[in-house]
Amino acid sequence: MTTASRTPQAERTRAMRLRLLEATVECLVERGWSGTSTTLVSQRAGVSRGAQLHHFPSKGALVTAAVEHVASLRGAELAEAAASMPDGPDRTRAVLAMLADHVTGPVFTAALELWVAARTDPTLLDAVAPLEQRMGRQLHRTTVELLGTDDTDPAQRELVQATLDLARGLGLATTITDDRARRERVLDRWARVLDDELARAGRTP
Amino acid sequence: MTTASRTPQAERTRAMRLRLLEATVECLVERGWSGTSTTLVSQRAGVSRGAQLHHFPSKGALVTAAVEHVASLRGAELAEAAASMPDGPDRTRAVLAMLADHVTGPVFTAALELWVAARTDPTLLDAVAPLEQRMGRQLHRTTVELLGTDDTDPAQRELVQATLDLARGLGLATTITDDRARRERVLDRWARVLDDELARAGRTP
DNA sequence: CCACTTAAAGACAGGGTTGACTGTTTGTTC
DNA sequence: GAACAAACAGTCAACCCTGTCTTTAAGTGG
Repeated sequence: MTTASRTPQAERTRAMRLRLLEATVECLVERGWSGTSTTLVSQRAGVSRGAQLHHFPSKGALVTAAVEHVASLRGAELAEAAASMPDGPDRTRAVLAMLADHVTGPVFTAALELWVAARTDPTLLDAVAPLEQRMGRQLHRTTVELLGTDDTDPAQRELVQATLDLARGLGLATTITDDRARRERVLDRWARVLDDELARAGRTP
Repeated sequence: MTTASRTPQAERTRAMRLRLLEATVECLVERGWSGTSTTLVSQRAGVSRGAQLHHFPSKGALVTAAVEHVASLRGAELAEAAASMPDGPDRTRAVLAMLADHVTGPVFTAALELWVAARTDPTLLDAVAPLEQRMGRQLHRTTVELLGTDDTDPAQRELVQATLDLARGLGLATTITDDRARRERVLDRWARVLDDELARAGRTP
C-alpha cells in the first residue's frame, strides 16, 4: 500500500498557497502595490523562492490569486457582519456602520491597491474587474436586504447605490486622513436622510 | 552687455520644468504610480536625463512638484467650472455635474494615484497630505458657495460633506468601470434628495 | 572680453526585481 | 520497493531604476 501518508500533498499545497496569499495581502496593505515584490512576499511567508515559483509561476499569477483570496475574505467579512445586525430604529445606522467598518478595514485597503493598480495593468484588470463586479453586486444585494428596501423601485435602488458610493468615498478619504469623528457625523446625517427619503419613496419596513 | 539675451534662462527653466511636470502627470495617468519611472518621464518630456536631474535632483522632488502642479490644475479646473454655473432650479444638478466631471477627469486620476501611493510612502505623504487638505477645503468652500448653503448649520454642512464624499466614491468607481448611465442616475436622484433635505434644513436660496 | 554661474547631456555604478534553471527531498502509484 | 511526479530550495543572469559624476554648452555681469 501504499500506506497511509503522513502529510498529504494536497494539504501541504493548500497551506503553502494560503501562506503566500496572506503574505501578499499583508504586503499590499503595509507596503502598497509597488512595494510588494515577490521576493518580499516569499520572505514574509517563510517560503523559499523556489516553492513560491512552483505554486505561482509569475507575479501575475500570485496577485491574481491574491485578488480572489481578498474577494473571498470580503465576502466572509460581509456575511459575518450582516448576520449580527440589530433590529429597531437604529438599524439603518447600524448598516451604515457595517459599511464604514468594511471600507476602513485592511481588506478594503488591499482591494483599493489592486483596484488602482489594475487601472493601468491589463492583465490585472482582467482578473480584478469581474471579481469587483461580483463583489459589488453582492454588497448591493446584502445592503438591500438589510435595509429592507424594494430594489425594483428606482428611487430606492438609487438611494442604495448612492449609499454604497458614499461608503467607497469615505473609505478612500480614510486611507490618507483618518478623521473618524467627521466620518461618524456624516454617517449619522446620512442615516437620517436615508430613512427619511426611503420612507417617502414608500419603503415598507 | 549685456545685450538683450536671445533666450532668457528663466524662461528656459520654466519651460523645462513645465514639460517635465506635465510628462509626469501624463505618465501617472497612463502608466500609474509604479509605471512612472524618472527615465520614462524624461523620455516623454523630450528632456535629457541630465537636465531632468538638474531641475529635480530626486524622484521625490519631481513628484512633489508634480503634486503641486496637479493641485494648481485642479484649482484652475474648479474655478473655471464654478464660473459658468447656471441659475435656476437645475443649479444643484449642475453643481453635481461639475463635481462628477472633476472626479472623472485625468487630474483626479493623477491625484488618486498619488493619494494611494502616498499611503505607504512617508515622504510622499508629507507632500500630498497638506495639499490634499487644502484642496479639500477649497472644494468644500466652493461647493457651499455654489449651492448657497449655510455652513454654520451642522445639517447643511454635513450634507455638503456627504455630497463630496459621494463624488469621490463615484470617481473611484469610474476608474475601473466607467458606467456613465449609472452615475447619471445616482446624481439625478441625489440632486433631488439634496434640494429636498437642504430645504428642510432651512436653506434660504 | 573674461570670469562665473546655470543649463544640459550622457555615462556609470549600485541596488533591487523577476523569472529561468538546476538540484534535492518528499509523496504517490504500480 | 522502484519508478515517477510533485513539492521545495536556492542560485543566477538579464533587466530596469535611481542618483552620482564628469563633461560640454550657454547665458550673465563686471
